[in-house]
Amino acid sequence: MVVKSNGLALASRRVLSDVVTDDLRDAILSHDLEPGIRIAEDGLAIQLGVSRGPVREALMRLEREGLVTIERHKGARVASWTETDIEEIYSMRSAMEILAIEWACKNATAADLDAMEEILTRFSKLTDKQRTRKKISQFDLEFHSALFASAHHDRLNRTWEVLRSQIHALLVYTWSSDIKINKAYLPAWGPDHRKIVEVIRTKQTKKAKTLINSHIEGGLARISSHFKEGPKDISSK
Amino acid sequence: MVVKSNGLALASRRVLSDVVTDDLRDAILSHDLEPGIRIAEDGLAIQLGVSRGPVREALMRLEREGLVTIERHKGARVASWTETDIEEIYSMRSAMEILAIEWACKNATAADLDAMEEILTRFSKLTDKQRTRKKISQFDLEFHSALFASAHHDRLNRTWEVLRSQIHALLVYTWSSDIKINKAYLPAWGPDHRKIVEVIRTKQTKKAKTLINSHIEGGLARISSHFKEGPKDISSK
DNA sequence: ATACTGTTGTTTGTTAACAACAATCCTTTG
DNA sequence: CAAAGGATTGTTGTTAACAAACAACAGTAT
Repeated sequence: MVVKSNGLALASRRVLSDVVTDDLRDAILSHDLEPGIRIAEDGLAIQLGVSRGPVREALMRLEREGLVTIERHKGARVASWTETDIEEIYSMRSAMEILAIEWACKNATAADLDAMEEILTRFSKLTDKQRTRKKISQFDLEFHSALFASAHHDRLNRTWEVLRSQIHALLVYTWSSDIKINKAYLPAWGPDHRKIVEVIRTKQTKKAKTLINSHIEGGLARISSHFKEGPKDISSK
Repeated sequence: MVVKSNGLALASRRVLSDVVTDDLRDAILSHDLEPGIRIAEDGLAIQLGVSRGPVREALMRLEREGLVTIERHKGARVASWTETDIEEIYSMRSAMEILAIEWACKNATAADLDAMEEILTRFSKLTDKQRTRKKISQFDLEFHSALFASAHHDRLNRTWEVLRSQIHALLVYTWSSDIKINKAYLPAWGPDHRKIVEVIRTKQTKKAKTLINSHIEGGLARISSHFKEGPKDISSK
């Protein structure tokens, strides 16, 4: 099959395996493909109208992101989540964010700080109705991505990309369970993050580290409480 | 080309892309392929007597390990190292090892502790002549791998695998420069690591964290001093 | 009924050929 | 002579067909 520009021209040289990767990631994160479900290379290839090559590559990349698991000669499955995964992911996240804010205090440029502020500004303009769980999570991930970017630490950012996908997947999972969100958390979102920008700007490294640590701990507590009331493992087999 | 069992039967189901990955990794870590050098898929494929598929897969895996860099439509190069890379790698390592020892204090089994001890015992039996820089580094990586394993934290271990490869590559690079090793470090290797096992056994988490931190800092200082006297970047283009 | 074995079907692993892209060199033109 | 442009060459991206591994099942012997 020839690459067809479906409607809009592809701006950058996006290669087929990129498209498949993004499509598949979206499908997983939007919960179109449920955790535990089997993904056959050929099936997906036919469905997307491409050959198995790019699909194979996409699956490998998503395995690295932790969104799918691959077993030799047995194929790929959408990753499923247990409480252990939450502990692992959040302990990694905590360590990574501390490192990130440390480097951000040293390396953040004015543009980096502006980028973070801009996200907060956009959030502040949302009406209460617009502040859905999903929306908040999106802003949250976006903000923290900006934080990691401001650290200017390539390897750290690559690790964050992986974590980000997994955290996203976890959040999607908690959305699907209809436990009501902790209302006390909503109004604090803006101020909490604004404080973080502030300590980075003033380069209070020590304070920054403790601040981000408790920030992440709070996130863990929230997601963890949601999770414990749901099933332990969403994969059937 | 058909898979030929070269001499001995392959114990586990090793697939062709695994073989290529390992071969290529060895070639890079043994400095057969120098940093910055170009790797063409076809060339390597012909050289190894396989098709481009497995080679492509191997390159992708090694990119994730940080041993090669891939640019779209431009192919792969063996990664080259600068002082920035050292800072990045060691700051990551520090954060990861602290997390590892924290989890090890909680999760290490008797078998885990034995495994670490066993490595130290093997090292103690080496004669002074055998304690080359290369040998010491191998033992060091092995010990720290055992430490990470004892944390029983899958994601942490996957991150360590990546770091391990990169540290290995860095060490190889410092070996190739003929700066003489810090003699004071040699006799301390055994006792230093034994202390680490001890704090894990006695679950002194707090003490363990500070201990491992200074341990890694020491490693950074050593490698860093070696590096600064050599060229900043080993890649020519 | 149960354990074993051969068979069949499905899926992944591998290959070789084709298409698209990037870099280089050479030609053409100002 | 320099710069723009176009063919050329080498490399990566993609495809489709083939080979090998696994899983499920049926049939047979005990």
